[in-house]
Amino acid sequence: MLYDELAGLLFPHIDKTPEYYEEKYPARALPAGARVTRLGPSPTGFIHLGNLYMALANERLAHQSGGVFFLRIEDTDSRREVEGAAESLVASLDYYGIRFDEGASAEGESGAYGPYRQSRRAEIYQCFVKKLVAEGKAYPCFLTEEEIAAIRGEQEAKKLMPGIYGAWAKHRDLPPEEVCRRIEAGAPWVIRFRAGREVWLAGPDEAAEARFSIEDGIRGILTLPKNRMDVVILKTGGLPTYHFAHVADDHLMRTTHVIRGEEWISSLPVHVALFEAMGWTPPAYCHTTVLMKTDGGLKRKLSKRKDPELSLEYYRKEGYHPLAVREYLLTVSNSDFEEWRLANPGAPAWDFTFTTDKMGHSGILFDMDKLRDVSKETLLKIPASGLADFLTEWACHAGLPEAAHLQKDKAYLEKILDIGRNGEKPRKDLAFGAQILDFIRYFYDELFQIEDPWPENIPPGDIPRLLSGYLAAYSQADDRTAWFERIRVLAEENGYAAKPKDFKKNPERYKGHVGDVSTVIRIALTGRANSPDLWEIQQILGESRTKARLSARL
RNA sequence: GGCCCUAUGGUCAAGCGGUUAAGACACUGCCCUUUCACGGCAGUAACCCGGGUUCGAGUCCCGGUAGGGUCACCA
Repeated sequence: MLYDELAGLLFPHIDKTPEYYEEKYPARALPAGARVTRLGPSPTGFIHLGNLYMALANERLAHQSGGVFFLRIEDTDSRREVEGAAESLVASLDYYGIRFDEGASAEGESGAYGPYRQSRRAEIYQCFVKKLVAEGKAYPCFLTEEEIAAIRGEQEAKKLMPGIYGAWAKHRDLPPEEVCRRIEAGAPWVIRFRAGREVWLAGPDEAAEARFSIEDGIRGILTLPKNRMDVVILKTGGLPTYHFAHVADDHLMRTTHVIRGEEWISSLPVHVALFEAMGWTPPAYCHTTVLMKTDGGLKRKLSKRKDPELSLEYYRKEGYHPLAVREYLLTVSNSDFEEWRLANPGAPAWDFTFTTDKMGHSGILFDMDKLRDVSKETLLKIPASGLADFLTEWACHAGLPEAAHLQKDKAYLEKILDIGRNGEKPRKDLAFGAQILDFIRYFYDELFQIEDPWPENIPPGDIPRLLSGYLAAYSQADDRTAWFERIRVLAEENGYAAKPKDFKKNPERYKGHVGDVSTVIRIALTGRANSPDLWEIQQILGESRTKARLSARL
């Protein structure tokens, strides 16, 4: 039986030719140097920082070169599919400012290179697999799960490389009539790639020769063994495995750069062999490092199952600003970003030119401290109005009871968030939603409460005395200097040093110093021993609220 | 186990044959200061190990070791 007869028997319904698709999806008309990248998630519904990291790299490369960034849903395994996963992915990435130019979306899809869901591309894959079969480069295999398990068992016993290859590929050269008989009897089959004979015939000694090199955009030259495996390219249901889908799709969608996790390096030989068999040129590959975390002192790949706290949703829940997360990811993914940022403090992050060769090669440990720091810097550049909107939106999204208070008066919130942020040395204490909310809660009567104890060195009887003295002298119209002068006077009248230095010189002459007096007022006003500038706080609280809080402690 | 990737302070990292081995975060101390934060100054802390090549190796080569990845009709 001829190979093309077999192809016809296997795929009787395929009427299109490879040429048809080549014409349907022509080379893209793009400026020179433009890169076409893509994100190819499987819709499992779980999105973590690593996905964002990858998405960001792809997006930057495409958009900064005037290219195209598209979304392709890799849903060839229906068992793993989660309802609505694609939509939530698009929404999550959008939240972080990552937009696709074409491909799958919540509304369906857009673009001339679709469909962008692999489950809807079955005919396309089959057309090209049919061609491979007709050329003798692929063949139907009827091995059952049990038979494959038995083969593996035998290989393990003999300490041989496991897998279907060479003589272990029992159906690779099945007699034609047998193939025919099984197909007509309705036996389930898959299509396997026929790895080059010269490769699998090579014994262990020649194996060293069977290597090839390929340049990786991140890691430089990679030297890998040539593919020897008869990998499955088309599964029983007629859908392709990742390997074949990747090759067919990235060729037909005219992808120029494939940026993906390093876990794909080991299947690169298969992909290269497949491209070769199809007569296509492979894209430029860039294999990124995986994001790790420490676990019991060991580095470990971020895992979907074990690390729900590292899902993107976690950062949103904690209230990290999307720009902060983006900034953080940029600092860990491109080694010269931080330097650039120092030189261009005010520039938007997307002015930075991202390059694959500056991406790290080794596992990156997620660093919460660094995120927090980057976040503080980032938030400082956001005007109070934007910060107020962000905080309110976040509180609403998180379903926090405090949201109502924040919403009530935006101007008030803005003033609160702007405390100490202007001037030469602005405060940098705002890091993320949950922390900010805690930081400012005392501004709201409903949330205000005394949290810290009164200073130990102050006689309890002095507290009402100091507060009533302060209340009596209080004037909302005072400027900062006049205001503090009153506190100095109040301190002296009550036996406290007006200046800390005086107290340090002669501690026996005073009960304490002006700082202790301030602390008493601060606690009465904010409930805490630590806070930003009290005068500013009072200006924001307003006279009546300020006085009410003081009176409440008398 | 085979194959592959990786290896500089606690973390992220510069480095490309000759450097007092950058910088950022974290940490410590001091200064500023009514508290906190900010800021300033100072400081602790690193080239995985062993062989080569070389006048000279963090840098090149080989061999270990360690960590990671991968060996599916999952992606």
